[in-house]
Amino acid sequence: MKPIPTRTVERLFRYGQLLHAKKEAGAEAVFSRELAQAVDVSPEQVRRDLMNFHLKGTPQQGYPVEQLLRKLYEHLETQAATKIALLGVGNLGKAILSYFLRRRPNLSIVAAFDTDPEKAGRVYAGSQVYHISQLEKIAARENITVGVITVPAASAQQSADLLVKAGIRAILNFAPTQLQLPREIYLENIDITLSIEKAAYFSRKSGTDRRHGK
Amino acid sequence: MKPIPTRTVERLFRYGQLLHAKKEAGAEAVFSRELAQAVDVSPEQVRRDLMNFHLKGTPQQGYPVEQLLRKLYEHLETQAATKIALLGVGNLGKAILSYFLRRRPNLSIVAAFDTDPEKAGRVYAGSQVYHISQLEKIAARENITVGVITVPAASAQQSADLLVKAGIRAILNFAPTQLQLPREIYLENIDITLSIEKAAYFSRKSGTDRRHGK
DNA sequence: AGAGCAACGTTAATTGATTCACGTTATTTG
DNA sequence: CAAATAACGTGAATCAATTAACGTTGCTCT
Repeated sequence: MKPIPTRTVERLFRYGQLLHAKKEAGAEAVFSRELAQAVDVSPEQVRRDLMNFHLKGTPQQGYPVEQLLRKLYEHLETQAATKIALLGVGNLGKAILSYFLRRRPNLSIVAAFDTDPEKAGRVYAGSQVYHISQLEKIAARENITVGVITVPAASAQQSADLLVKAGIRAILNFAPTQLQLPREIYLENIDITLSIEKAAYFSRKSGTDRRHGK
Repeated sequence: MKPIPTRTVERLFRYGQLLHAKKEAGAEAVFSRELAQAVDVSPEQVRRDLMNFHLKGTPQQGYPVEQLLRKLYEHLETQAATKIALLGVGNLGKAILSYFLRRRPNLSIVAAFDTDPEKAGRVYAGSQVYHISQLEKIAARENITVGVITVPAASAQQSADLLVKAGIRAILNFAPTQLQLPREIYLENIDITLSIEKAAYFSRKSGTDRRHGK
């Protein structure tokens, strides 16, 4: 299988959203133009993306929703259940726990961790909260592969190190710090403050129609 | 003044973070290599970025921290206070209100809005909560230029329309929807679920060392 | 059945961002 | 004070991603 560029993967997931909606609505076919609009790219871009894993559409009808969706999920391996750990049960951590609860059937935050012994033992938004010292044990037991960091910037690197030691393969980091990680770990950063700063910056600039965001 | 690419602007903000820390620590000069490491790019990239607004460094010393920081802030207009409105006082909205409280001196969320009349009139994390019907009036009065959307996907477009009507210039959207907006409004998307999905996807792929995230 | 068309698949061209490579410059050292 | 050096500034090359262009295909309509 050929490696698909990161940007493309992102769009594929987004196509999936629309496809799902279309399927629910009973539509049998979808045009590149529709997918394009939903993700704010050109139709050519969509067709090119779908080319990546050879799925033929036809003129007049476009692509068969059912089939496309199946192939998409197959490639994105959305079937495989992924277990996630969240580190840092503060305001943001809690929000993500409740926000994310049952949002995707195959992704679940199975455990949350904090340094505060007060928080350990409790259950928040369906997730058991453990003391951070339990991370390695529980990650191994539950086969957790993804970690979410919502701790303060000062302890983010330390949290990341713990996650790596616990054998996770990917990290989603909300702390405003550049984490140093082994090359084989996938890192995705979400820096909310940075995003607000960018928005503020461009709000002052004249009509630049740039569209961004993970 | 020449327009600076979005990607570059993002890095400039991040250089700012390190520079601020360096200044606090009393350092007078900084090398491109240091900035590069802090943001995980090459030193050449850093020098090229700084080229954009002609600030000369010297070999041996690198760039003068104080001066660079001043010029950076000047360009990024970090001085200008920006007022922000947040729509949707749910879990995520509340988390952002408290998370963001006094994080940046010149950016402040001056008002929060919700459709729930129960929430109106209360104060959350230093922000007054109003009913959504007050948006246009208050946005005008307070000169709010940036909107943050933390409402459910179903009402995100509606919220965006209201923000546009209220005269804001930039939107930070947390809802998993592609908003349709006039070209002159800057849009930045943060889709947490999508990011987790990406992390899950790449956690299954072999050692791709990609670094991403706004 | 043939003409028209609307959307697909793909190659080619373009654009933009990043990296390379190298000449330049200001110290530091023998 | 000349030589070495370490980092800067920048043109050129590379690389990746997007857009343009166009031949192909399979309906639809007369």
